[in-house]
Amino acid sequence: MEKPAYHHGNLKQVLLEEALKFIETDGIKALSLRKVAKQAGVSPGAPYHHFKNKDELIAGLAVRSLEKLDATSEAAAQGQISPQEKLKAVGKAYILYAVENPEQFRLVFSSEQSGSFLSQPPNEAPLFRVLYKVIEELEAIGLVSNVQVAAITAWGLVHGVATLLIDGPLQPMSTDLEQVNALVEEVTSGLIYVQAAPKR
Amino acid sequence: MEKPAYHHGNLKQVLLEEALKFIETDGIKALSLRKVAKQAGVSPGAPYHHFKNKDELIAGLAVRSLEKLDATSEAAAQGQISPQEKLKAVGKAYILYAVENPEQFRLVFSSEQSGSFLSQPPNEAPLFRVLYKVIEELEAIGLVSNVQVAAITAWGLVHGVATLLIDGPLQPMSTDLEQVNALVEEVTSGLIYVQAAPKR
DNA sequence: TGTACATCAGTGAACGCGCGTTCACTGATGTAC
DNA sequence: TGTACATCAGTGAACGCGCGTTCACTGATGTAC
Repeated sequence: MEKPAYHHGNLKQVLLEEALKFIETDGIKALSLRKVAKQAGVSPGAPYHHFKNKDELIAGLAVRSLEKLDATSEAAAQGQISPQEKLKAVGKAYILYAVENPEQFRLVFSSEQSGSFLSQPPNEAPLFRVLYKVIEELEAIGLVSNVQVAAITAWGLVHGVATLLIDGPLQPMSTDLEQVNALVEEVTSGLIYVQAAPKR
Repeated sequence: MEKPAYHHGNLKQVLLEEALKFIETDGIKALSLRKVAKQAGVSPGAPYHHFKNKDELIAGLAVRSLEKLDATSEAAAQGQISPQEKLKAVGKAYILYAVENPEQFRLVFSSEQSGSFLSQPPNEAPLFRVLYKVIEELEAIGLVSNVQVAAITAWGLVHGVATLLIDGPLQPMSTDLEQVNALVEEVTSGLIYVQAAPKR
């Protein structure tokens, strides 16, 4: 760490981690490649051996965050048996992830990136995939008629509450985890009824 | 417009309008005071007679956008008679505003700003106020038990769908207004059932 | 096991750029008498 | 109505800054024989 090490061996990972730290501390606007390089103990040119440019590093970060959020939701669903419980668990996991990692959550949905990730069919697209499967289970037991609409509605509710908590008027509440939990509990309890509705 | 006009008379408004145009074209990241000044036909120093700095101009823009969104929602509610119809109308107006003015919508909820605007009580806070009143009407006729939770749920759903449409995986759909309208129709139809749920 | 050499992943100086903001100035407008 | 003067709202040159990115370079690593 003292002398210039011409082969760091692990630099790409370190750069991604340091970049994430910056974003989480000061927001994405404050991110600069130079600062990241410096923090990693490396010269300003070094990152260019691992990323084409700044945007590519950010994109890498967004992908990682998306995967984490997706995995968290998936795990939450698998921890439950009935589809009703699964739905609730996914909703809770999603909102809590957002509250606990607001900058990562924003990153995932920052408009440069996100348009791409539902170009895939609904049972393959990250995030949507998890929810979609649960809603299909609800359909199978007659609690949902229109899977597409129900999935979008459920996702919308959960996503909206998450967003209001981190970027909106509910922000002040988001520092009080107990209060957040209570709210999330209430909202996700209602989730199942949203699905029951459009039986026309 | 040819000679230097030492008293423009209307510069503040013009600056705000030009700034908004830039944001709507290229996003907020591309906004610079110098470009705005140039577009307004004025020297780089001129804006400083009207705004303390760049952030203050942006804040001004956010306030204006918030007021427009608020007024739009309010008007939508007043166009209807039954609280059920009001709720649906507000939801539609909200989502459509977001789809039609995505950058303004983002501006309102950009995290620098928005924490502030629910420091006020719920029947005074912009946006929330409109929704809150409608939900109270629903409570009065027995369709809602917990006003607070119902209001947050309803807002969450509508806000989430709006966000998914402009920044998320539903983005591709947002260019097709007909499709958007169909979705909004479906989702806001479900809205009323969300409220009926938490009667415990 | 040793040597020649290609490739990889660093260095650090340098580039140009656009930005926010300041400042001394100036001309137009409004006000007091 | 005219004059003196304060204030207002522009100008445009200049400041320093941090940034993304490039480039010639260098030392370490991996590979072929």
